[in-house]
Amino acid sequence: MDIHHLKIFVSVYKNKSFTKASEKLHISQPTISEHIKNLEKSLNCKLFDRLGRSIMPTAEADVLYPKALQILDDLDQIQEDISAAGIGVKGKLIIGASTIPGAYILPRMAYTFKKQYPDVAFEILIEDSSKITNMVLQHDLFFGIVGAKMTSEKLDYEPLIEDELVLVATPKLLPQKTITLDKLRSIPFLQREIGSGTRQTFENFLKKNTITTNTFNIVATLGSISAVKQAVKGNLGASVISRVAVQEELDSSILHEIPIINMKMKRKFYLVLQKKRTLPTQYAAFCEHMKKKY
Amino acid sequence: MDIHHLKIFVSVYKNKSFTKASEKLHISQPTISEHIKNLEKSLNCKLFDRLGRSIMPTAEADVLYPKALQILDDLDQIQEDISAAGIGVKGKLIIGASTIPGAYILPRMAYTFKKQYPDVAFEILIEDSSKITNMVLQHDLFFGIVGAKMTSEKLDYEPLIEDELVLVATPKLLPQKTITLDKLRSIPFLQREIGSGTRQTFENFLKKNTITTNTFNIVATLGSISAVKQAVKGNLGASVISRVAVQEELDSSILHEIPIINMKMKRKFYLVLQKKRTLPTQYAAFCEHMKKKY
DNA sequence: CATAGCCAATAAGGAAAAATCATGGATATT
DNA sequence: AATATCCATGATTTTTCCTTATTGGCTATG
Repeated sequence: MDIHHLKIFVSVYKNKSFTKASEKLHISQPTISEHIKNLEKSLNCKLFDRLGRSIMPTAEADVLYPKALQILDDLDQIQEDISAAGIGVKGKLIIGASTIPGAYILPRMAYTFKKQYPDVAFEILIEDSSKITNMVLQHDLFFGIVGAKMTSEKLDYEPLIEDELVLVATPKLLPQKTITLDKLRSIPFLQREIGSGTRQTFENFLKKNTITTNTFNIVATLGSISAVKQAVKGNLGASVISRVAVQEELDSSILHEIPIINMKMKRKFYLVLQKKRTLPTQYAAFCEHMKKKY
Repeated sequence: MDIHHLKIFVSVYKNKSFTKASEKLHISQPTISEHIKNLEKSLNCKLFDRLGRSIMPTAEADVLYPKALQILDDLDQIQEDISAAGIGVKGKLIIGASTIPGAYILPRMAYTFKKQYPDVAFEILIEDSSKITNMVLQHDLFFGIVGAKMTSEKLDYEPLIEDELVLVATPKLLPQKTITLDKLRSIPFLQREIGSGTRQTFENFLKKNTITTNTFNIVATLGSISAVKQAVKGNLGASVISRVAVQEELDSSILHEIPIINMKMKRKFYLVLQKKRTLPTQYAAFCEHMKKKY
């Protein structure tokens, strides 16, 4: 049994005539005969009594008719639903991000995006860059926002945000306007745990100057950005933190930024997604939103 | 869009592979490719991201999948419903009949039939034979039970019941065991109105003996069988009535039958139906029931 | 990093199905 | 009766569907 058969049956039933049905459907009358015959065979019943000049639907046809109509309607509905599926920007957005973007960048972007498209719901998953990237590779995420690039032919990386690691401290602890890398080593210093992206980035910058944190005056190793911030505010020491993470404190002068002479620790956050993967509408829209904003 | 396309889509979606789907469906892989391509074109969207070695359904495919399953289920359901439609003997039976069969024969048959098939409901329509026959011709009825044949190529007549017009009276009015047609004319006689089947049949029999009711001793003309019966019981006169209509009175000896010498007024009632019309199950079953009983 | 293996896309040819045209039988209409 | 209408049938053409063979992209393995 086929859609075509049902369409023809419905038309014959409506028009009570093979010929009229054939005209409405723009096919020849023998075709109608053939199809009805096949439909009758496949359903193993007679659908119309051929009375010579006229036809009469049988009891089976009366049963079939409403059901056939229903199926045809459902099919049309599918076409519409599929077309409509792409139109509205709505639904859930599950986004992976590493610590900094997940805590300080994505929430702002999500907020402005949701103002424009209220029918979206965000779910932000914070993991380290490599986990996020693997989830994208395994199709567990449509995209992620990460600070480290992995080399993979499957992935597309698009630079999203410029970030910078900055040395911060209370004005009390470090009243000076600038500092040299050398002098910094004598200052009480707070660092993140091993494996933290921020720490890794910082150590990479130090390596370029053939220095390690081993020569620093480490007063504490802390497990989160906010722990470090609290400690810095509490005057325990200075630290190197993403500017976006301390923007508020810098603006309100609770902390201040002390440029390290001859050292710029810029880094980028990237949007990572699979090259060949088609993004659902809301994801594509959010991508555009992010690229436009930054 | 076609059922076949949906079946293929569902299989690809389930197996997450064109090749596996092709094996399950016993068709070649390029055919799958082709059909999915066509489905994508007709729905104007991408359904699967081809990622090289694997494929991923897109958001549109996720929308389509449950709907496609639903439609396929519905189609199977149709097949079953149609097959099942013919099985049970149930539903409404609208049957046309002329006066005598409608009042004295059909009710008994309907009663015994309903004992066998409790899920049927009868609707008995009493009209004169020509009206019933026309309704059958116009497909307003599947069949009727009539006393008069019309010549039409479209119709099938099947003899159902032998009936006989009999002269009845109270023993008080007509104590004799037999009577001649000649003597009958002096007896007070009750007749039906013009147009009644019984009267017409009786007059046809008289015509064969070149007699009309004009020469009878008519004491009243009455509009229904029961009116005539009441009048005969009230001793107003004798009358000629279908035996089935007075069987009770004959059995209980309230009235008795006086054979008219050299006159047998047998007549038949016929089942009338359209030659080419397919009967719904309950009608076909009732037909068989009637033929078996008589 | 190169090769073998897997998967889908493409091309070309053949088989099956569907549509058409022409025709014939049946049935109303006049 | 003659005509027009309607469905069925048969022969023919067109379209669709399916297969084999091949290509090209990706991946896992040595």
